[in-house]
Amino acid sequence: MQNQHRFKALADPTRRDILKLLAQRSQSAGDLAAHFEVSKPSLSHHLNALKQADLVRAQRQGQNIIYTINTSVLEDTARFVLDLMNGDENPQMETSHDKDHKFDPTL
Amino acid sequence: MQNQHRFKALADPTRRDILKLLAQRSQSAGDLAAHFEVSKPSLSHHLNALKQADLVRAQRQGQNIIYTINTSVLEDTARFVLDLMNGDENPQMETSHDKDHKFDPTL
DNA sequence: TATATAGTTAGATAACTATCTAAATATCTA
DNA sequence: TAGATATTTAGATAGTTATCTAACTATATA
Repeated sequence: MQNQHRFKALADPTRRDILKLLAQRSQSAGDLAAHFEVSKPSLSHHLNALKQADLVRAQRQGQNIIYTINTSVLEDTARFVLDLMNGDENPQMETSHDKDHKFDPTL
Repeated sequence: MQNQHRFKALADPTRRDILKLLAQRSQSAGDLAAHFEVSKPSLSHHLNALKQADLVRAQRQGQNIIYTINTSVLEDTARFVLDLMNGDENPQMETSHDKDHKFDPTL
């Protein structure tokens, strides 16, 4: 379930660019918006996708909402990709909670 | 452009399961199909997505088409995720070919 | 308290994706 | 070459996602 959100979040170029910016420094939605041509609601939608995937954390600071990258989830994601590659029987993140698809029980 | 395909390919649970199976051993579309409840055309569609992302390679062997996982692309993908995390200015895979979205030139 | 600023939520729409059945292509074997 | 098997392609449909404008909520400040 988490994988689902994480990879989907990463599967969008705008969201990857947001992560790049946040990796340089935590900043507000407005600061981020200045770098993109999409509307603020669209950006908010992207930030929400990243938040759902737990790839970023949000924290209000006065009028602003400051977004911060969550590196540990990115680490987990990279690890998961490597585990996939190594044919590990039970990659960490593909838990029994991930019931949103039908698959072979031996996986 | 490649990122686009790679993350989108990974953003589907069936496709991730296909990769897990192929990590254990290369096998035909039919062998893979036995593990899933979706129709063969659907599976073919998923295999094509993986192929486009260069995450798998296909090779006909008589009547069968044998699919093989491409571990180097998975390595690159994991590396890209880590580079994102480290705020590297120019992660390998986000090349100038990736023109499918509008973004800040400083990225 | 009224106004301005920052950001999100709602609702509509266009584009994309997963899925299916049916039909086509490729290969093998009798 | 005819029939069987493996897989893909075509075409239709349902569900999901990205985007926009308009409206709403929250905070700050005069």
